Amino acid sequence: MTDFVPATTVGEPSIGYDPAAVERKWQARWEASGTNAPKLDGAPRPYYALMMFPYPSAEGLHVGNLFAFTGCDIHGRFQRLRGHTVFEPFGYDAFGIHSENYAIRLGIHPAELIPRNIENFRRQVQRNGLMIDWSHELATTDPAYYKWTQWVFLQLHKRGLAYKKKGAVNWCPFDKTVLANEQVIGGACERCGTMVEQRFLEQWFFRITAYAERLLKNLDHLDWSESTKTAQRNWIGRSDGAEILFVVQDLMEYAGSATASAGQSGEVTATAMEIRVFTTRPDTLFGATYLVLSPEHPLVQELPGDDQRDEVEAYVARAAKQDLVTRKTNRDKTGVFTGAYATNPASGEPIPIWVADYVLMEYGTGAIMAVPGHDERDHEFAKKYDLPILQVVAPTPNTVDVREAAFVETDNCHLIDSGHFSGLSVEEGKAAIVSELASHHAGNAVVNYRLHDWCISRQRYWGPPIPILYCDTCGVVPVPEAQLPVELPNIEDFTPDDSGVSPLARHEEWYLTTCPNCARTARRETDVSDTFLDSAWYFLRYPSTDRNDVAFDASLTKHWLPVTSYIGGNEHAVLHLLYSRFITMVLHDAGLLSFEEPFTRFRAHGLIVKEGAKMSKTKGNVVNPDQYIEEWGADAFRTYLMFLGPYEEGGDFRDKGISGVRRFLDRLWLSVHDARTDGDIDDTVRRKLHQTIRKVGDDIPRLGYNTAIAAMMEYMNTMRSGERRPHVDEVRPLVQMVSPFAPHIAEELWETLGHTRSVFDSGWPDYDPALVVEDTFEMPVQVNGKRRAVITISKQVDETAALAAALAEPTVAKFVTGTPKKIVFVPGRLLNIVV
RNA sequence: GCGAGAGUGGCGAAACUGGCAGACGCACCAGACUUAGGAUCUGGCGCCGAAAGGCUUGGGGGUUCGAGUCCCCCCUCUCGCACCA
Repeated sequence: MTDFVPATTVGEPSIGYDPAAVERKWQARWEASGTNAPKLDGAPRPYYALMMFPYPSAEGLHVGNLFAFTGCDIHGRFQRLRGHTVFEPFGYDAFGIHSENYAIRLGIHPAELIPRNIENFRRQVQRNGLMIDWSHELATTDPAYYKWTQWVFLQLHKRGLAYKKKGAVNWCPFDKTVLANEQVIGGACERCGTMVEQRFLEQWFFRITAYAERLLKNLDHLDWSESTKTAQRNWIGRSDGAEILFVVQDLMEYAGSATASAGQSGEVTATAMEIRVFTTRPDTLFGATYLVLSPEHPLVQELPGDDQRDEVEAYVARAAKQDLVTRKTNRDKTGVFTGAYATNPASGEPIPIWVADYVLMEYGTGAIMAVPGHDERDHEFAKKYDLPILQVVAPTPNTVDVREAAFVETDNCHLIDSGHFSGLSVEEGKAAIVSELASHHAGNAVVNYRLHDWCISRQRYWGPPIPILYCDTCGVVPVPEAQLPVELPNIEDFTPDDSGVSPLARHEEWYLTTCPNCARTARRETDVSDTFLDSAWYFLRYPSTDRNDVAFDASLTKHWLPVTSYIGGNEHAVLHLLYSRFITMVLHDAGLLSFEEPFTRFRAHGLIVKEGAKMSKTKGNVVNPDQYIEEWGADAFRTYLMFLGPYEEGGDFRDKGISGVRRFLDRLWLSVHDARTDGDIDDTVRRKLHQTIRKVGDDIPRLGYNTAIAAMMEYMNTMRSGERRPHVDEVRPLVQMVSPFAPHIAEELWETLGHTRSVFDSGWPDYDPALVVEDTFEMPVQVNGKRRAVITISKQVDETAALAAALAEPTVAKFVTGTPKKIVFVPGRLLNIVV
C-alpha cells in the first residue's frame, strides 16, 4: 500500500489519488467485463497490435520488457480510441537452452520451473495494466502449441525445404555438450573455461537460402524501421561475382590417388581435376598468383604429394580441433602448400595451391583465387609465405606500390598487365573477363549470399522433438500429422552428456517406436528444434488458440493477419524477423496463407539503461518494476518509462525522474475533482487544448511518446497557471489523451466525470484546425543574423509593415546604421535585416 | 576492419521542409501557504559579464542573410557483423 496522502490547495478537499486502489479496481473490472478480449470473428476494423513475446526468466520481468510492452500497449490503446478493434495478445517463448541451463544450475526440472516463471510474469504484466486479451495466451512449451511447431517442420519437410547434413558445432569436452556460438568466450566454454573443439554432427537444416533473393527484395516494400531493414540486407549479404574454374596441373603425378577415388583405370587426365573458386573481382584474374582451399575442401585429401601429405594432414587436423569462434576471430594467417599447381586461365601461368583456414568452406565454393595485390587478406598471407604479388589494377596516375599494401580501390581505376583487357575500367574488365571465360566454359557470373541454411537441430532436451522417425526398412519417415504432438517426455536426467546427442537418446523407452509405414521398429529423432522455430510462427497462432484441430483458422487468419503493428527489440532484427518471414513465405507457397510477409509494420524500440550504465545483476543496478509500481503506481511507472527518452532510442532510467510524471498525474486527479462546471472555457486554454490534441494525436502513431507527454504537461501548466481552476470541458479531453499512457487513472477520472462506459470506448477527441493556428506570433527580429528583439505581430503581416514595426524598436534601430543591404523576411517566421 | 546509430545546460531530453537553441521533466535557488514538510503553489534557472553585450549544440573547415539541422575532414561513444573472397 502506498503511504501517499495527496494534499489540496483549493478549497474543497478532494479524495486523494491512491494508485493502488484505483489500479486494483480497474484491473478487476476489465477482467470481469472482458473489455480487453474482443470477439475476433468478423470484428470491425481489426488491428493486430503485436509485441514480441518474452522468454520468462526466473528473475521475473525486466524493465526492458515492460518498456517494450508498454510502448506497444500505448499504440494499441490509441488505435482502439481511434475506433479499431484491437487484438493485443501475450505469450511466452519458454523453450530453449537459456531456460535449460538455468534449470540445470538450480537443479530444478524445467517442466517445473517454467510454469512458475510464467505465473510470475503474468502477474507482473497484469499489474502493469496492459490491454492484453488473456483468453488467447500461449506458451511455446505447451504440447497444444508445439504440436503445431512440429507440424510447421513437416510442412517444410514435405516441400523439400528440410534436409539433413553434417554441420560443424562447438563442443565442450568437459561439459560434454554442444554450445551455441554465444556460449563460447575467447575459444573457451563460458561455464567451465575448457577450450572448445569443433565436431561434425548430422543436423537438420531449413533451406532458407532458397528464399534469399525474395527475402531481400521484399524488404524494399516493407514499412519497417530502416535500421532493421539494413541489418537484414547485410545479413542476407548478396554479392555479385563469378565462379572461375582452375585446372590442376601435372595430374599424372597424382594419378594414384585420383584413380583410387575414381575407382578405376586409365583415363585420369580426361577428367582433369578442377577447382572452382568464387570471386567478386574477376577483373583481377591476371593478378591471381595462388589458390587457397579451405581445410574442409574435399580436394584437400587428393592434392598433396608424398612430400606434403603429412604436413597438410596435420594442418587440417589442427584446424578441425579449433572451435568455430576462435577460428573466425583469430586473424593470424596460417596455411600450408599442397605441392600442387593449377593454371591461371588468363595468364596460363602455373600457380601454387595452398590450404589455409582463412578460407571458409561454408561460403562460396570453399576455395579462392588469391590476388594479393588487391586483397588485404591475400596480401597478408602472401607476405608471410613469400608468394608473388602482382598489380593488375591502377589509378591514373599509377602511384601505387602493391608490395607495400593491397590496392583495393576500384573507382576511376583501370586494368594493367592484363593482356588485351588492359586499359578497361574495373567494371568493364569484370564483364569482359567473365564473358570470355564463359565462352570457354571456364567461368560464369554467379550471385552468392552470405546467408546460410538455418540449422535447427539442438542436441538438447528442452525443446520440441523433431518429428522424424528412422526406420531400417523405410529410411527417414516423417511422423504422420495425425500422430502429433511428439511429446517431450518428462525425464529426470535432462543434462547433456558426452555422446554428442540429445539426452533423449538415452531413453530407449521413448525413442523406440513403430514405423507408420511398415510397422517395424523405428527410432525417433532425438534432437529437438531451435527456439527460433517456436517464435517464427507464434503470431499465426494467437487468434486461433482455441482451435486444436488446426494450427491456425483460415478465416480468422485472413481477417486478422498480417500483423498490423509489430514492436520489438532490435536484437531480433535479423534472426527472429528473418525466420518469421521465411516461414510465412513457405506457408504462403504451400497455399496455407494469402500473404507472404507477416508484419506489415515493424518498429524497433530502444534500450533502457540505468544512470547511464547498462543494467546488470553484477552491477546491482537492475530496476525491479514491482518495487516502483508499489511506490508510485503502475500508471506513473508506465508514463515515466515512456517519458524518459524517445521510444525508438531508449532512455536513461533515473530514480528521481519518476516524481515528475507522478506529480503530473496528481495534478490531473486534482484538476478533475476541482473542475468547475460553470462559465466558459478560456480562449487561450481552448487554443492550447486544440494544439495539444493535434500534437498528441500526431506523436503517438509515430511513437513520439516522450514529446506527447511533454505536450500534455505543457497543457496542464497552461490550464492551471496562476492557480487557475480549470473548467470541466478543458479537463475531459485531457483524460482521454492520457488514457493510453495511464489507463487506470483515466478510467477512474472518466467515471468521476460522469461517464458510465470505458474511456477506451469514448473515441479520440477532435481538434478544430481553425483553433490550432495562432493569429499573432512572436516574431524574432535579427540584424545580421543576430536576434535583437522579439515583437508580437500578426501572422499575416507583410514585409513593409514588419520592417516598420521592427525599426520602431530601439534595440533594433540601434544596430541598423545606414540603409539595410538586404531584408530577409520569412512570413510568419522571422525578419532579418542585413546591414 | 565493415555496417547502423548517437555526441546539445548540473542531469534526462526538445527543436517541422535550414529560421528565437534548450520545450517538458529532474536537480538547484528564491518566495508564498504552513506547527511542520522529502506536500502544494508562484517565480527564477545554458555559460561569461555589474550592465551593455559577448559566447554556446564533440573538434576543425565550408555553403548561406541565417546551420544543432546541409557538405568535407577529424575525434569519442553505443549497438550489430566479423577472414563472406
